[in-house]
Amino acid sequence: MIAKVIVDVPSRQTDRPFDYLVPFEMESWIEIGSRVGVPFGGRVLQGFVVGLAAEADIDPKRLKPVSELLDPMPPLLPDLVELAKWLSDKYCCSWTTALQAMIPAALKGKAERYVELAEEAEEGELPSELAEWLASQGGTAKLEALLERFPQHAKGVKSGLRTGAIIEHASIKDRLSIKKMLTVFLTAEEETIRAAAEELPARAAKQREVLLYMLRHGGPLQMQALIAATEGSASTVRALEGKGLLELREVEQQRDPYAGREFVRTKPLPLTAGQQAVFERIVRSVRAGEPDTMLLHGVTGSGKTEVYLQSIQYCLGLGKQAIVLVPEISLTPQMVERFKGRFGEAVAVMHSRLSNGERYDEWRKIRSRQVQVAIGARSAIFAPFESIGLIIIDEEHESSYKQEESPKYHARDVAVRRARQHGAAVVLGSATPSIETFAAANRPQPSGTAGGREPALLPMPERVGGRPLPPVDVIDMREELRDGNRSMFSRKLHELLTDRLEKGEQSVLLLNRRGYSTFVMCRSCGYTAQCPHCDISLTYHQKTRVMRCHYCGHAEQAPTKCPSCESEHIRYFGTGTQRVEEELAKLFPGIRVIRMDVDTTTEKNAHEKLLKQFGDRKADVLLGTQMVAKGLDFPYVTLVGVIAADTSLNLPDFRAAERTFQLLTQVAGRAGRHHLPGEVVIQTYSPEHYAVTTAQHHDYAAFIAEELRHRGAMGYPPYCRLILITMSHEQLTLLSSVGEQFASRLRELAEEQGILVPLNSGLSKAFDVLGPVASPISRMKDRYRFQCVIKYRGSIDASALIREALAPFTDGPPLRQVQFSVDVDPQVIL
DNA sequence: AGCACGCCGACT
DNA sequence: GTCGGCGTGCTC
Repeated sequence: MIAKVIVDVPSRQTDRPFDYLVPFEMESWIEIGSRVGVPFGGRVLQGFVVGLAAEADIDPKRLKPVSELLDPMPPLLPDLVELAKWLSDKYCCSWTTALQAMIPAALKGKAERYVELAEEAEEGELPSELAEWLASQGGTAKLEALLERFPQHAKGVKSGLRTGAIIEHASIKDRLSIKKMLTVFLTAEEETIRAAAEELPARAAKQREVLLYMLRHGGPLQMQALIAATEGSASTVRALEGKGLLELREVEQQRDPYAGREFVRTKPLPLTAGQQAVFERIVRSVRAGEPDTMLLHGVTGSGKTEVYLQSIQYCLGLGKQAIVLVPEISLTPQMVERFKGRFGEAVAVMHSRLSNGERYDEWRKIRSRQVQVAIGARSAIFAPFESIGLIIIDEEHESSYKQEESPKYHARDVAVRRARQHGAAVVLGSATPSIETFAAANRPQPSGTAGGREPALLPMPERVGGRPLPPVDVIDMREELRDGNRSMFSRKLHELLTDRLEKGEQSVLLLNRRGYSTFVMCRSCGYTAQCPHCDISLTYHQKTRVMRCHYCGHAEQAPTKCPSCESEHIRYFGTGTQRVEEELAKLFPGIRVIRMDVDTTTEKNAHEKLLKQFGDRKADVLLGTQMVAKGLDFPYVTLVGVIAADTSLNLPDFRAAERTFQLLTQVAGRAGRHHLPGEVVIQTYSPEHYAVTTAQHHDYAAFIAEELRHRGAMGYPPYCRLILITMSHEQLTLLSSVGEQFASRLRELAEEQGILVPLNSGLSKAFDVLGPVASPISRMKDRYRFQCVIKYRGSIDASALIREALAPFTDGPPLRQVQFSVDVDPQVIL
């Protein structure tokens, strides 16, 4: 039997299956999706089996055998192997990069190389100290350790390996630890133990207590727990072990990040008429078992989550599994609680705050069929379920569904593709759907195709309980300034905050973080501290007084006088939220503020703790960045204030207006969700901007109409699709010439296919190459950066075209090679 | 990606 | 004469 293996070398030249002989004893274990160790170019590498065949494609004499099978159960299923191929094609990455993205980091194995002195090695063939050391290590040692100990003998070792005086063994080792716990077992039947307990001498009261406790408990118990419960000590237990009454063993544990947490079990709530209609539509689709995509457009507070929960319940009833994607930022304890509360032990939760080990354990629960529901951020779309019935993507418009590293996939698009494999339903939920999704849902369905490929639109325009959306006040901050108010709080917001403080109600304040970055500037000459390796300002960290570069990590002490003009008028701008917090304290003495931003949420579970405090009404104000806008649901929040709506509006990005509208609408939805009515204040310098006015009136349709006009006029999605290609090199001149060559080759290829047509031509197919031009961040890590933007429309396999155009540039000499990075459907192009 | 092999400059 | 620089090519 032959295994086709993708080896873990992410380069164009090795991005194809290699054939290996499957040793007889592995034949019944190896499957498509198995992880193996294989010899490749003189070393052992990790690889994935992507195919099995009776015969090899090459001369059988050249075949090498698979050297080891790494897991008892293949970590990937055939559908995921196929999905990985699709990912690599669509997003222009290597197959192995796509495969690696699907498994927990703990399974990214690396070869460990061991060396051993050959028996037939002749005296003096190796330096004697080397041979002696090896012998002292028991004849075998890690190659790494050997070279570290004797760097001067590197060459001798190499020649020893060649002549056979030293033999090498290599094996893939995972970066994982399966946690083990010392566990106590009873060695005999209850009566025997009870009798033994009675016979213990009177002085051994503690030992008797331990035995009786074990009997009462009725099963194996962790050492720690036993000691804690009986207030005994390890020696008590050890003594009983010595008497043969107890046995101690290391037992594999699955770390449960939610261990010890009680989740109140909930029952399905009665649905409103609107919820019911949507629920029935989803259920119909799940039952049909045909791929189907739906856009659930529900205003904030319309009860989308309850619809998700009941749809999942139905899906589980059919014996199928469900995946729920949630943006990282709103994978809040509240959300987890609702799922754990409804489905209990059937849920695996995967978010970035888990350790590698914890994530691996959650993943194993899925793989071993212990759970039927996976809830998690982006990468949970790869949950290794075997029969998926329903995939839910909550807050569908969130940009965190796009991965910024290779493979630069969008979880929404992967979900649709995976649903096709499983005959599953996809529900995209949002109060503010992305313009692409909304446009697709409103496109006329092609006739003849049952249901069509475009998402069906399911509206939920009413809030649960008929509660109105909160009134939104837009405050023109220019007017405030004209009237002499130089504070960052308008008079209105000040007044309402005072009112809430008096009533003991709570407020949420949002600071649009972008544009409020923390930097160092000289007020005399305008100097700002720049990174010496990147074309970007350094950010200032108040705690350590260090300036750091976000992109390359370069750090330096903040200067006390201007390095350029020697003036002492150098100013440090702290984080926006810190400044707001200070001003709040000044204006409202005694106010209790919880600040939530990157600084206060780095600690594990900090997020959770802060929200719990706020939920327990230990604070009057929750102040934060983006992360306070999403998914929070606190009954006493009756005021939401946006400090400055426009910081994200003025960014030179084609999605700036959409982002702003979404943020304003989402945060406004945090107010008045329960019995107390809410109120929203938006402060802005551009009150007439359509993103602000439409958000003010909760008018999604009006926003979309206006935004579509702009997108059409400027030639942006949804009227075309984009691909961003970034090129980088140390030498500017080389980069610029290679950039031009690449762009012309791409144009030539498009020309050959007859699709090199500008967007505004009105033809159904168009393909336009813009650039190359300098990237917005024109230098990073000492490399200059250029970019091309591809705009295209119609049924064009643009990825294939780009891969073909790229080939001559990535196959060249490794040195002085320009690096290319392809981003299909980029979120930001600036 | 790495690790071979192979062809030209500064040393014993 | 050799050691070692790194360009080129291949890995089942």
